[in-house]
Amino acid sequence: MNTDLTSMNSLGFVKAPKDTRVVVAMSGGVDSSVCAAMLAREGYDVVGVTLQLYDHGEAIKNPKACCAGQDIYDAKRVAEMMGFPHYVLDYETNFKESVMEDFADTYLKGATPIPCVRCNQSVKFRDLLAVAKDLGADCMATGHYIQRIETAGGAQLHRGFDGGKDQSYFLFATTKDQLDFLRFPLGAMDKTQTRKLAKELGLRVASKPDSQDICFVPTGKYTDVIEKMRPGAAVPGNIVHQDGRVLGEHRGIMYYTVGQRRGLGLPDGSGIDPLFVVSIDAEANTVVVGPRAALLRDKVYLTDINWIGEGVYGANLDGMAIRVKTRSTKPPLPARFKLEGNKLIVVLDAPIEGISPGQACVFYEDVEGASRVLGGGWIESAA
RNA sequence: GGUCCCUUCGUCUAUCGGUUAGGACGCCAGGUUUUCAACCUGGAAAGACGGGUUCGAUUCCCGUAGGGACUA
Repeated sequence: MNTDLTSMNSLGFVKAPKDTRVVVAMSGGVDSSVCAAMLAREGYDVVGVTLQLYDHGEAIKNPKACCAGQDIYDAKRVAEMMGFPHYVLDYETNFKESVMEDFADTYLKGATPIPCVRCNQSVKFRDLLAVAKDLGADCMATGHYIQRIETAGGAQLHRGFDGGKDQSYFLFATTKDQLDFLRFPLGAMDKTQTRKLAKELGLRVASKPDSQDICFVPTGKYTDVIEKMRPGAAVPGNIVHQDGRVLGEHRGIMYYTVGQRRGLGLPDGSGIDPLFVVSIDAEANTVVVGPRAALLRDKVYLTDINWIGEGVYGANLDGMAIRVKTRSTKPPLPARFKLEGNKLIVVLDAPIEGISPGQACVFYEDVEGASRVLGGGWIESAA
């Protein structure tokens, strides 16, 4: 790579866009479509790739899903219109093994998975990225709202400019090598700009709804998918109050997540206060509930911590101030790293509710706005 | 056996002659969200039964049923 910034193109290469091949991961949604179209308009050698991830039968009618049926067609249209090649890769088996199996197993362990992160980590940033390299691409672009900032010390990952659409939470597991090869052209835009641009470019997907919900769940109930993958896995058990009282029966621990309020179906009188899932004991097949206050935790135990970009980390993490997100939709909160034995844990300045095993704890730099993503880990437990 | 008290949405209850019978928990729907949750908004949902009194009864009186307290 060259350090002559003045001659770099918008993707950071010192050559003309037409000589820069970029593979764009296209889901069929507005974001990735705009991403591909704008790069094509800039003159890049764009290659669109759409992954077919799961059942493409009529079962998928959800307009908010992605990566199947109509979406593949939508992506292809964008490619045709903008005049760049587009390929559809059958990744169903791959997706099932890398994402869906983990999804089911995690729930059966009493934790709450994040399939989107698993998908990014494996299918998109490992496998598709390898394909992009095979295609001779200089980089791979996605429509994520996240910013990659090149510095003297290497690439850094920063939250999306549009705080409301920021997707950094789902990308905490991105490795350094992956980040080197990735580009996020929408990271500096906000959603309204994207939609406006989609209109300008004449894309039919301009007003397509944002994707949400789990893409491979056609019925709206993720438990249907798990029950299909793991027949007989939904074993009813007791709902126990943390004070020991057995309050009722649950439908199988896969139906619950720590911090959950609805769906317990416990009319049980006396309480004016709602009950929440405080913990899930897979061994005992028990869901433990308690009042809201029982959800407060400030110590987060993690596994598989991933660091992004060059680290100041290493020796002096103990006591280092950071900000963390334990849910994608919550703002980063002040916390500190702490060494407990030789295990690195996160201690929040103030306890919060509903830290759930299986979810991610993402680290951000401790500055106003908490822009830079330092990394993150999977939540193992909270105390 | 006697005396006294209680009975309202699925649940816990508010309203002590005139109310769209209110709230909470639960449930449902919508919003939000590339996870699951949380959260926000809205919705359905009740006066044990039968007689009275009254212009009017959930509210007062009587009886029936069910529950509770005390008492030979």
